[in-house]
Amino acid sequence: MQILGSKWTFWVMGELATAPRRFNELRRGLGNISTKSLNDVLRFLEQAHIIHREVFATVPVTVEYSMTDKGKDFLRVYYTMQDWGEKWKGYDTQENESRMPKIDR
Amino acid sequence: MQILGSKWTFWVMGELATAPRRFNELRRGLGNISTKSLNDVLRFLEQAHIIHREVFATVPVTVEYSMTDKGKDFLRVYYTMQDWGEKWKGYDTQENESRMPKIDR
DNA sequence: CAGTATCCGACATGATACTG
DNA sequence: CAGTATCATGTCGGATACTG
Repeated sequence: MQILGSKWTFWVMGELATAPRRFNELRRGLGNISTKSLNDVLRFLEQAHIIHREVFATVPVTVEYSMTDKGKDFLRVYYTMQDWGEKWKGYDTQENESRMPKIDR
Repeated sequence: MQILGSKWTFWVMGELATAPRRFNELRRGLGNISTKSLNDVLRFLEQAHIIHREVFATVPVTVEYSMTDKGKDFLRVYYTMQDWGEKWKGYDTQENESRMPKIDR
């Protein structure tokens, strides 16, 4: 719950699911996350050993984030959530609303 | 993400996973959730058609919360998360810490 | 490029009191 | 029993500016 408690973690995982990414790559991939928020998420995931941070001594310096084994295994959760979302997408519509059990309030 | 965004949703789902429960049953089962928070969660899950609310005209009135089909299917997510948690429990310990990849900061 | 440092406001959660 | 209504507070996240 701590992991999914923050707003961006899920999508960061999504970004890293397929390939390692660098800081600004992640930022671009995520739309409009602030550097602060991205940093917070990355630090958290790193300290939880879900992602791995590797620094390359280029100029300017390059940093790559990738999944650890624990992180890769977490993708089970990610994909299950994604699948559930797809499956029930569009279910809560006006038409379906009428077929829903009436709730007596 | 909205579903798991709130602090208690996950455990409310856990309570309802096995059987329907009444308001105060949930409260007791969850430890120390405030009536407000519990209410908020229940309203949200209901409006998302994940749980069903049923009122029984007893005295005093009784209200039962139960999983909808959508909610039951969400338990896939719940159990996957739970399984992941179990699997990696105790991994981030002092002993393992030393076997972790060194992170150059 | 990959961050750090502040500041600030919105919102989530908790505590408390009250009701049909 | 099953809530509703308020009020207080902490924190999360965004905006902005700056750095090696």
